[in-house]
Amino acid sequence: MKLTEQKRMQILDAAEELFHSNGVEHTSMDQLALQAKVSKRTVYNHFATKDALFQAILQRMFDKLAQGSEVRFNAAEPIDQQLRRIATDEVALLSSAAFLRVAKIAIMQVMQRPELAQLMSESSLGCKRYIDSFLTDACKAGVLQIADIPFAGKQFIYQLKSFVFYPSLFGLEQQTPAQQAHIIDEAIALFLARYQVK
Amino acid sequence: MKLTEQKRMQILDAAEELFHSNGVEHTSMDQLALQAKVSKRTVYNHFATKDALFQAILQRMFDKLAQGSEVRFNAAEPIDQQLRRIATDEVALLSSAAFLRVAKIAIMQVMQRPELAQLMSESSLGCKRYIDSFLTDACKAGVLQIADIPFAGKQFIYQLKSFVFYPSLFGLEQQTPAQQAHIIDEAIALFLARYQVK
DNA sequence: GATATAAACTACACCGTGCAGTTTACATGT
DNA sequence: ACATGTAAACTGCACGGTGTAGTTTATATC
Repeated sequence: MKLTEQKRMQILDAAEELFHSNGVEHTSMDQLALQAKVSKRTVYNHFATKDALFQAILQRMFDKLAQGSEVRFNAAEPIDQQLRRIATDEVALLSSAAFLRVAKIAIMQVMQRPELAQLMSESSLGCKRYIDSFLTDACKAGVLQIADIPFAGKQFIYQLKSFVFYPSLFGLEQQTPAQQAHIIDEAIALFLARYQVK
Repeated sequence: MKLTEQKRMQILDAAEELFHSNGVEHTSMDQLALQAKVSKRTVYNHFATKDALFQAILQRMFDKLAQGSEVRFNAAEPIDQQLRRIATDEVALLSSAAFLRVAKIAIMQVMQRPELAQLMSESSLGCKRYIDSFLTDACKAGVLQIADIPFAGKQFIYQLKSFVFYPSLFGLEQQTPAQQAHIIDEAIALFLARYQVK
Protein backbone atom coordinates (compact mmCIF):
# COMPACT_ATOMS: atom_id res chain seq x y z
CA MET A 1 0.00 0.00 0.00
CA LYS A 2 1.10 3.51 -0.74
CA LEU A 3 2.35 5.52 2.18
CA THR A 4 -0.23 8.20 1.79
CA GLU A 5 -3.07 5.68 1.90
CA GLN A 6 -1.51 4.13 4.97
CA LYS A 7 -1.38 7.47 6.74
CA ARG A 8 -4.92 8.25 5.72
CA MET A 9 -6.09 5.04 7.30
CA GLN A 10 -4.16 5.70 10.48
CA ILE A 11 -5.90 9.06 10.71
CA LEU A 12 -9.34 7.61 10.16
CA ASP A 13 -8.73 4.81 12.64
CA ALA A 14 -7.57 7.25 15.28
CA ALA A 15 -10.51 9.54 14.62
CA GLU A 16 -12.97 6.68 14.90
CA GLU A 17 -11.44 5.65 18.18
CA LEU A 18 -11.23 9.10 19.72
CA PHE A 19 -14.50 10.46 18.39
CA HIS A 20 -16.16 7.44 19.90
CA SER A 21 -14.56 7.52 23.30
CA ASN A 22 -14.26 11.28 23.83
CA GLY A 23 -16.80 12.77 21.45
CA VAL A 24 -16.01 14.93 18.46
CA GLU A 25 -15.95 18.16 20.43
CA HIS A 26 -13.60 16.80 23.03
CA THR A 27 -11.09 15.46 20.56
CA SER A 28 -8.42 17.97 19.60
CA MET A 29 -6.57 17.72 16.35
CA ASP A 30 -3.28 17.57 18.23
CA GLN A 31 -4.47 14.63 20.26
CA LEU A 32 -5.73 13.00 17.10
CA ALA A 33 -2.45 13.41 15.25
CA LEU A 34 -0.62 11.98 18.23
CA GLN A 35 -2.85 8.91 18.35
CA ALA A 36 -2.58 8.43 14.59
CA LYS A 37 1.21 8.68 14.81
CA VAL A 38 1.13 11.31 12.14
CA SER A 39 2.00 14.98 12.15
CA LYS A 40 -0.85 17.39 12.52
CA ARG A 41 0.07 18.92 9.21
CA THR A 42 -0.50 15.58 7.53
CA VAL A 43 -3.96 15.39 9.02
CA TYR A 44 -4.74 18.72 7.44
CA ASN A 45 -3.23 17.66 4.15
CA HIS A 46 -5.77 14.85 4.01
CA PHE A 47 -8.76 16.63 5.53
CA ALA A 48 -9.25 20.35 5.20
CA THR A 49 -11.16 20.79 8.43
CA LYS A 50 -12.20 18.82 11.46
CA ASP A 51 -15.69 18.71 10.07
CA ALA A 52 -14.52 17.20 6.81
CA LEU A 53 -12.77 14.50 8.81
CA PHE A 54 -15.94 13.90 10.75
CA GLN A 55 -17.95 13.52 7.55
CA ALA A 56 -15.40 11.10 6.16
CA ILE A 57 -15.53 9.01 9.33
CA LEU A 58 -19.31 8.75 9.22
CA GLN A 59 -19.22 7.82 5.56
CA ARG A 60 -16.63 5.11 6.08
CA MET A 61 -18.51 3.63 9.01
CA PHE A 62 -21.81 3.63 7.16
CA ASP A 63 -20.21 1.91 4.21
CA LYS A 64 -18.83 -0.78 6.48
CA LEU A 65 -22.35 -1.46 7.78
CA ALA A 66 -24.25 -1.11 4.54
CA GLN A 67 -24.12 -4.74 3.60
CA GLY A 68 -26.43 -7.29 5.23
CA SER A 69 -28.70 -10.00 4.00
CA GLU A 70 -32.34 -9.44 3.16
CA VAL A 71 -35.04 -11.84 4.32
CA ARG A 72 -37.86 -12.30 1.83
CA PHE A 73 -41.21 -13.77 2.80
CA ASN A 74 -41.63 -17.47 2.11
CA ALA A 75 -45.15 -18.86 2.36
CA ALA A 76 -43.86 -22.37 2.93
CA GLU A 77 -41.97 -21.55 6.13
CA PRO A 78 -43.59 -20.86 9.51
CA ILE A 79 -43.88 -17.14 10.12
CA ASP A 80 -42.30 -17.27 13.55
CA GLN A 81 -39.17 -18.88 12.14
CA GLN A 82 -38.87 -16.15 9.54
CA LEU A 83 -39.38 -13.41 12.08
CA ARG A 84 -36.76 -15.01 14.25
CA ARG A 85 -34.24 -14.87 11.42
CA ILE A 86 -35.04 -11.19 10.86
CA ALA A 87 -34.83 -10.40 14.55
CA THR A 88 -31.61 -12.33 15.04
CA ASP A 89 -29.93 -10.44 12.22
CA GLU A 90 -31.20 -7.17 13.57
CA VAL A 91 -30.08 -7.84 17.12
CA ALA A 92 -26.65 -8.84 15.85
CA LEU A 93 -26.45 -5.52 14.03
CA LEU A 94 -27.80 -3.42 16.90
CA SER A 95 -25.39 -4.91 19.38
CA SER A 96 -22.34 -4.95 17.12
CA ALA A 97 -19.47 -2.76 18.17
CA ALA A 98 -19.32 -1.19 14.72
CA PHE A 99 -22.94 -0.12 14.77
CA LEU A 100 -22.77 1.17 18.30
CA ARG A 101 -19.71 3.23 17.43
CA VAL A 102 -21.25 4.99 14.48
CA ALA A 103 -24.52 5.44 16.31
CA LYS A 104 -22.89 7.01 19.31
CA ILE A 105 -20.78 9.38 17.26
CA ALA A 106 -23.69 10.34 15.02
CA ILE A 107 -26.19 10.80 17.82
CA MET A 108 -23.82 12.89 19.87
CA GLN A 109 -23.35 15.21 16.94
CA VAL A 110 -27.03 15.32 16.07
CA MET A 111 -27.92 16.30 19.60
CA GLN A 112 -25.43 19.13 19.57
CA ARG A 113 -26.34 20.30 16.09
CA PRO A 114 -29.96 19.42 15.40
CA GLU A 115 -29.75 20.61 11.83
CA LEU A 116 -28.01 17.33 10.99
CA ALA A 117 -30.95 15.24 12.14
CA GLN A 118 -32.11 14.40 8.64
CA LEU A 119 -28.85 12.66 7.81
CA MET A 120 -29.55 10.05 10.45
CA SER A 121 -33.16 9.26 9.81
CA GLU A 122 -32.57 8.87 6.10
CA SER A 123 -29.92 6.23 6.42
CA SER A 124 -31.55 2.85 6.19
CA LEU A 125 -29.71 -0.05 7.73
CA GLY A 126 -30.66 -3.54 8.77
CA CYS A 127 -34.15 -4.90 8.44
CA LYS A 128 -35.65 -1.43 8.19
CA ARG A 129 -34.91 -1.73 4.47
CA TYR A 130 -37.15 -4.68 3.78
CA ILE A 131 -39.50 -5.20 6.73
CA ASP A 132 -42.42 -3.39 5.10
CA SER A 133 -42.36 -5.49 1.97
CA PHE A 134 -41.91 -8.62 4.04
CA LEU A 135 -45.00 -7.82 6.08
CA THR A 136 -46.95 -6.85 2.99
CA ASP A 137 -46.22 -10.24 1.42
CA ALA A 138 -47.14 -12.03 4.63
CA CYS A 139 -50.48 -10.22 4.70
CA LYS A 140 -51.15 -11.02 1.06
CA ALA A 141 -50.47 -14.67 1.83
CA GLY A 142 -53.04 -14.53 4.62
CA VAL A 143 -50.55 -15.32 7.34
CA LEU A 144 -50.74 -11.92 9.05
CA GLN A 145 -53.48 -9.35 9.27
CA ILE A 146 -52.17 -5.80 9.67
CA ALA A 147 -54.03 -2.57 9.09
CA ASP A 148 -51.05 -0.22 9.24
CA ILE A 149 -47.99 -2.06 7.98
CA PRO A 150 -45.32 0.61 8.43
CA PHE A 151 -46.54 1.16 11.97
CA ALA A 152 -46.48 -2.54 12.77
CA GLY A 153 -43.00 -2.85 11.33
CA LYS A 154 -41.84 -0.11 13.64
CA GLN A 155 -43.49 -1.81 16.60
CA PHE A 156 -41.44 -4.90 15.88
CA ILE A 157 -38.15 -3.14 15.32
CA TYR A 158 -38.63 -0.82 18.28
CA GLN A 159 -38.94 -3.79 20.60
CA LEU A 160 -35.48 -4.89 19.62
CA LYS A 161 -34.00 -1.41 19.65
CA SER A 162 -35.40 -0.61 23.07
CA PHE A 163 -34.09 -3.71 24.77
CA VAL A 164 -30.81 -4.12 22.90
CA PHE A 165 -29.65 -0.89 21.36
CA TYR A 166 -30.44 1.95 23.74
CA PRO A 167 -29.18 0.26 26.90
CA SER A 168 -25.87 -0.41 25.17
CA LEU A 169 -25.75 3.07 23.72
CA PHE A 170 -26.18 4.75 27.08
CA GLY A 171 -23.46 2.69 28.64
CA LEU A 172 -25.59 0.31 30.59
CA GLU A 173 -24.35 -3.17 30.03
CA GLN A 174 -24.62 -5.40 26.98
CA GLN A 175 -26.96 -8.37 27.11
CA THR A 176 -25.82 -11.96 27.22
CA PRO A 177 -26.76 -14.13 24.22
CA ALA A 178 -29.33 -15.85 26.41
CA GLN A 179 -30.94 -12.53 27.26
CA GLN A 180 -30.93 -11.58 23.62
CA ALA A 181 -32.67 -14.82 22.73
CA HIS A 182 -35.32 -14.07 25.32
CA ILE A 183 -35.84 -10.58 23.97
CA ILE A 184 -36.26 -11.96 20.48
CA ASP A 185 -38.71 -14.63 21.61
CA GLU A 186 -40.85 -12.15 23.47
CA ALA A 187 -40.83 -9.61 20.68
CA ILE A 188 -42.10 -12.27 18.28
CA ALA A 189 -44.70 -13.55 20.75
CA LEU A 190 -46.01 -10.03 21.27
CA PHE A 191 -46.13 -9.32 17.57
CA LEU A 192 -47.82 -12.55 16.57
CA ALA A 193 -50.37 -12.38 19.39
CA ARG A 194 -51.58 -9.17 17.81
CA TYR A 195 -51.19 -9.75 14.08
CA GLN A 196 -51.14 -13.48 13.31
CA VAL A 197 -54.20 -14.92 11.55
CA LYS A 198 -55.27 -17.93 13.57
CA MET B 1 -38.86 37.18 47.17
CA LYS B 2 -35.36 38.16 48.12
CA LEU B 3 -33.31 39.68 45.39
CA THR B 4 -30.64 37.05 45.58
CA GLU B 5 -33.18 34.26 45.14
CA GLN B 6 -34.65 36.11 42.21
CA LYS B 7 -31.27 36.34 40.55
CA ARG B 8 -30.58 32.70 41.25
CA MET B 9 -33.74 31.75 39.47
CA GLN B 10 -32.95 33.97 36.52
CA ILE B 11 -29.60 32.20 36.22
CA LEU B 12 -31.13 28.74 36.40
CA ASP B 13 -33.81 29.63 33.87
CA ALA B 14 -31.25 30.99 31.46
CA ALA B 15 -29.02 27.96 31.92
CA GLU B 16 -31.89 25.58 31.31
CA GLU B 17 -32.80 27.43 28.15
CA LEU B 18 -29.27 27.72 26.77
CA PHE B 19 -27.99 24.30 27.80
CA HIS B 20 -30.96 22.85 26.02
CA SER B 21 -30.80 24.83 22.80
CA ASN B 22 -27.02 25.11 22.41
CA GLY B 23 -25.68 22.29 24.51
CA VAL B 24 -23.60 22.67 27.65
CA GLU B 25 -20.31 22.92 25.81
CA HIS B 26 -21.54 25.57 23.42
CA THR B 27 -22.90 27.83 26.12
CA SER B 28 -20.40 30.35 27.44
CA MET B 29 -20.73 31.86 30.85
CA ASP B 30 -20.80 35.33 29.31
CA GLN B 31 -23.68 34.40 27.06
CA LEU B 32 -25.43 32.86 30.03
CA ALA B 33 -25.05 35.95 32.20
CA LEU B 34 -26.34 38.08 29.36
CA GLN B 35 -29.43 35.95 28.91
CA ALA B 36 -30.04 35.89 32.67
CA LYS B 37 -29.71 39.67 32.78
CA VAL B 38 -27.17 39.27 35.53
CA SER B 39 -23.50 40.02 35.75
CA LYS B 40 -21.09 37.18 35.25
CA ARG B 41 -19.74 37.77 38.73
CA THR B 42 -23.18 37.14 40.15
CA VAL B 43 -23.32 33.84 38.36
CA TYR B 44 -20.08 32.85 40.02
CA ASN B 45 -21.30 34.06 43.38
CA HIS B 46 -24.12 31.56 43.13
CA PHE B 47 -22.30 28.71 41.40
CA ALA B 48 -18.62 28.10 41.82
CA THR B 49 -18.07 26.49 38.46
CA LYS B 50 -19.89 25.80 35.24
CA ASP B 51 -20.09 22.18 36.26
CA ALA B 52 -21.73 23.04 39.57
CA LEU B 53 -24.30 25.05 37.67
CA PHE B 54 -24.88 22.11 35.40
CA GLN B 55 -25.44 19.80 38.34
CA ALA B 56 -27.87 22.27 39.91
CA ILE B 57 -29.82 22.51 36.67
CA LEU B 58 -30.16 18.75 36.42
CA GLN B 59 -31.29 18.53 40.02
CA ARG B 60 -33.87 21.25 39.65
CA MET B 61 -35.27 19.76 36.47
CA PHE B 62 -35.52 16.32 38.01
CA ASP B 63 -37.30 17.75 41.02
CA LYS B 64 -39.79 19.51 38.78
CA LEU B 65 -40.59 16.24 37.08
CA ALA B 66 -40.61 14.04 40.14
CA GLN B 67 -44.24 14.57 40.99
CA GLY B 68 -46.97 12.86 38.98
CA SER B 69 -50.01 10.85 39.80
CA GLU B 70 -49.89 7.15 40.39
CA VAL B 71 -52.45 4.80 38.87
CA ARG B 72 -53.36 1.86 41.08
CA PHE B 73 -55.09 -1.23 39.78
CA ASN B 74 -58.86 -1.29 40.19
CA ALA B 75 -60.57 -4.63 39.58
CA ALA B 76 -63.88 -2.95 38.84
CA GLU B 77 -62.64 -0.94 35.86
CA PRO B 78 -61.87 -2.41 32.42
CA ILE B 79 -58.17 -3.03 32.05
CA ASP B 80 -57.88 -1.21 28.74
CA GLN B 81 -59.24 1.97 30.29
CA GLN B 82 -56.72 1.79 33.09
CA LEU B 83 -53.86 1.16 30.71
CA ARG B 84 -55.04 4.09 28.64
CA ARG B 85 -54.84 6.38 31.63
CA ILE B 86 -51.32 5.16 32.39
CA ALA B 87 -50.23 5.54 28.80
CA THR B 88 -51.80 8.96 28.43
CA ASP B 89 -49.98 10.25 31.49
CA GLU B 90 -46.75 8.73 30.27
CA VAL B 91 -47.03 10.16 26.78
CA ALA B 92 -47.80 13.57 28.24
CA LEU B 93 -44.63 13.29 30.29
CA LEU B 94 -42.46 11.95 27.47
CA SER B 95 -43.52 14.67 25.07
CA SER B 96 -43.48 17.54 27.55
CA ALA B 97 -40.99 20.26 26.90
CA ALA B 98 -39.70 19.99 30.46
CA PHE B 99 -38.93 16.29 30.18
CA LEU B 100 -37.36 16.60 26.76
CA ARG B 101 -35.12 19.37 28.01
CA VAL B 102 -33.74 17.46 30.95
CA ALA B 103 -33.46 14.29 28.91
CA LYS B 104 -31.54 15.94 26.13
CA ILE B 105 -29.13 17.67 28.48
CA ALA B 106 -28.64 14.57 30.61
CA ILE B 107 -28.18 12.18 27.72
CA MET B 108 -25.66 14.40 26.02
CA GLN B 109 -23.60 14.48 29.16
CA VAL B 110 -23.93 10.76 29.75
CA MET B 111 -22.74 9.98 26.26
CA GLN B 112 -19.71 12.18 26.70
CA ARG B 113 -18.93 10.96 30.17
CA PRO B 114 -20.17 7.37 30.49
CA GLU B 115 -19.23 7.19 34.15
CA LEU B 116 -22.44 9.14 34.87
CA ALA B 117 -24.64 6.51 33.25
CA GLN B 118 -25.90 5.17 36.55
CA LEU B 119 -27.43 8.49 37.54
CA MET B 120 -29.82 8.27 34.63
CA SER B 121 -30.97 4.71 34.93
CA GLU B 122 -31.58 5.05 38.65
CA SER B 123 -33.88 8.01 38.37
CA SER B 124 -37.41 6.71 38.22
CA LEU B 125 -39.95 9.00 36.65
CA GLY B 126 -43.45 8.54 35.34
CA CYS B 127 -45.17 5.19 35.30
CA LYS B 128 -41.88 3.36 35.65
CA ARG B 129 -42.37 3.84 39.41
CA TYR B 130 -45.57 1.88 39.73
CA ILE B 131 -46.11 -0.18 36.58
CA ASP B 132 -44.73 -3.37 38.10
CA SER B 133 -47.04 -3.32 41.08
CA PHE B 134 -49.95 -2.40 38.85
CA LEU B 135 -49.32 -5.40 36.62
CA THR B 136 -48.79 -7.64 39.62
CA ASP B 137 -52.19 -6.68 40.99
CA ALA B 138 -53.83 -7.19 37.62
CA CYS B 139 -52.36 -10.66 37.41
CA LYS B 140 -53.50 -11.52 40.90
CA ALA B 141 -56.98 -10.39 39.94
CA GLY B 142 -56.90 -12.77 36.99
CA VAL B 143 -57.21 -10.01 34.42
CA LEU B 144 -53.77 -10.44 32.94
CA GLN B 145 -51.44 -13.41 32.66
CA ILE B 146 -47.78 -12.46 32.62
CA ALA B 147 -44.81 -14.71 33.28
CA ASP B 148 -42.14 -11.99 33.52
CA ILE B 149 -43.77 -8.85 34.89
CA PRO B 150 -40.81 -6.45 34.83
CA PHE B 151 -40.12 -7.46 31.25
CA ALA B 152 -43.73 -6.96 30.20
CA GLY B 153 -43.79 -3.57 31.87
CA LYS B 154 -40.78 -2.55 29.85
CA GLN B 155 -42.41 -3.80 26.68
CA PHE B 156 -45.33 -1.49 27.34
CA ILE B 157 -43.28 1.56 28.26
CA TYR B 158 -40.80 1.05 25.45
CA GLN B 159 -43.60 1.21 22.92
CA LEU B 160 -44.44 4.69 24.08
CA LYS B 161 -40.84 5.78 24.40
CA SER B 162 -39.92 4.54 20.95
CA PHE B 163 -42.74 6.28 19.14
CA VAL B 164 -42.97 9.44 21.22
CA PHE B 165 -39.76 10.15 23.05
CA TYR B 166 -36.83 9.24 20.84
CA PRO B 167 -38.12 10.89 17.67
CA SER B 168 -38.60 14.13 19.60
CA LEU B 169 -35.27 13.77 21.31
CA PHE B 170 -33.39 13.42 18.03
CA GLY B 171 -35.05 16.45 16.57
CA LEU B 172 -37.44 14.69 14.26
CA GLU B 173 -40.84 16.22 14.65
CA GLN B 174 -43.29 15.98 17.53
CA GLN B 175 -46.49 13.99 17.03
CA THR B 176 -49.93 15.51 16.78
CA PRO B 177 -52.40 14.60 19.53
CA ALA B 178 -54.19 12.38 17.02
CA GLN B 179 -50.97 10.50 16.29
CA GLN B 180 -50.31 10.16 20.00
CA ALA B 181 -53.78 8.71 20.51
CA HIS B 182 -53.09 6.18 17.78
CA ILE B 183 -49.78 5.22 19.32
CA ILE B 184 -51.46 4.69 22.69
CA ASP B 185 -54.28 2.62 21.19
CA GLU B 186 -51.87 0.39 19.35
CA ALA B 187 -49.58 -0.06 22.31
CA ILE B 188 -52.52 -1.20 24.41
CA ALA B 189 -53.86 -3.46 21.67
CA LEU B 190 -50.46 -5.08 21.28
CA PHE B 191 -50.05 -5.54 25.01
CA LEU B 192 -53.51 -6.95 25.65
CA ALA B 193 -53.38 -9.29 22.67
CA ARG B 194 -50.45 -10.95 24.36
CA TYR B 195 -51.25 -10.78 28.05
CA GLN B 196 -55.01 -10.38 28.58
CA VAL B 197 -56.87 -13.38 29.97
CA LYS B 198 -59.83 -14.00 27.68
C1' DG C 1 -22.73 47.15 54.53
C1' DA C 2 -24.09 43.60 51.69
C1' DT C 3 -24.92 42.58 47.07
C1' DA C 4 -24.97 43.62 42.12
C1' DT C 5 -22.60 45.39 37.97
C1' DA C 6 -19.38 46.31 34.23
C1' DA C 7 -15.24 45.79 32.16
C1' DA C 8 -10.79 44.41 31.87
C1' DC C 9 -7.59 40.73 32.65
C1' DT C 10 -5.28 36.06 33.11
C1' DA C 11 -4.44 31.69 31.66
C1' DC C 12 -5.19 28.27 28.69
C1' DA C 13 -6.82 25.27 24.99
C1' DC C 14 -7.76 24.74 20.38
C1' DC C 15 -8.16 25.22 15.06
C1' DG C 16 -5.83 25.94 11.24
C1' DT C 17 -1.49 27.77 8.63
C1' DG C 18 3.33 28.50 7.09
C1' DC C 19 7.62 26.82 6.38
C1' DA C 20 12.18 24.64 6.50
C1' DG C 21 13.90 20.38 6.32
C1' DT C 22 13.45 15.15 5.74
C1' DT C 23 11.68 10.84 3.92
C1' DT C 24 9.52 7.92 0.40
C1' DA C 25 8.38 6.32 -4.11
C1' DC C 26 9.71 6.00 -8.45
C1' DA C 27 11.61 7.20 -12.90
C1' DT C 28 15.63 7.91 -15.57
C1' DG C 29 20.43 7.41 -16.95
C1' DT C 30 24.65 4.74 -16.90
C1' DA D 1 21.77 -3.84 -11.43
C1' DC D 2 22.84 0.33 -9.34
C1' DA D 3 23.32 5.25 -8.71
C1' DT D 4 21.05 9.62 -9.18
C1' DG D 5 17.34 12.98 -9.57
C1' DT D 6 12.86 14.60 -8.53
C1' DA D 7 8.25 15.23 -7.08
C1' DA D 8 5.15 14.21 -3.69
C1' DA D 9 4.27 13.35 0.91
C1' DC D 10 5.50 13.61 5.80
C1' DT D 11 7.48 15.94 10.02
C1' DG D 12 8.03 19.19 13.65
C1' DC D 13 7.52 23.39 15.36
C1' DA D 14 6.10 27.96 15.91
C1' DC D 15 2.49 31.14 15.51
C1' DG D 16 -1.97 33.95 14.62
C1' DG D 17 -6.44 34.20 15.86
C1' DT D 18 -10.24 32.98 18.63
C1' DG D 19 -13.03 31.42 22.32
C1' DT D 20 -13.77 30.58 27.07
C1' DA D 21 -13.46 29.63 32.32
C1' DG D 22 -12.71 32.04 36.04
C1' DT D 23 -10.70 36.40 38.66
C1' DT D 24 -10.01 41.01 39.83
C1' DT D 25 -11.00 45.73 40.48
C1' DA D 26 -13.50 49.64 40.79
C1' DT D 27 -18.20 51.38 41.09
C1' DA D 28 -23.12 51.64 41.90
C1' DT D 29 -27.37 50.35 44.14
C1' DC D 30 -30.59 48.65 47.69
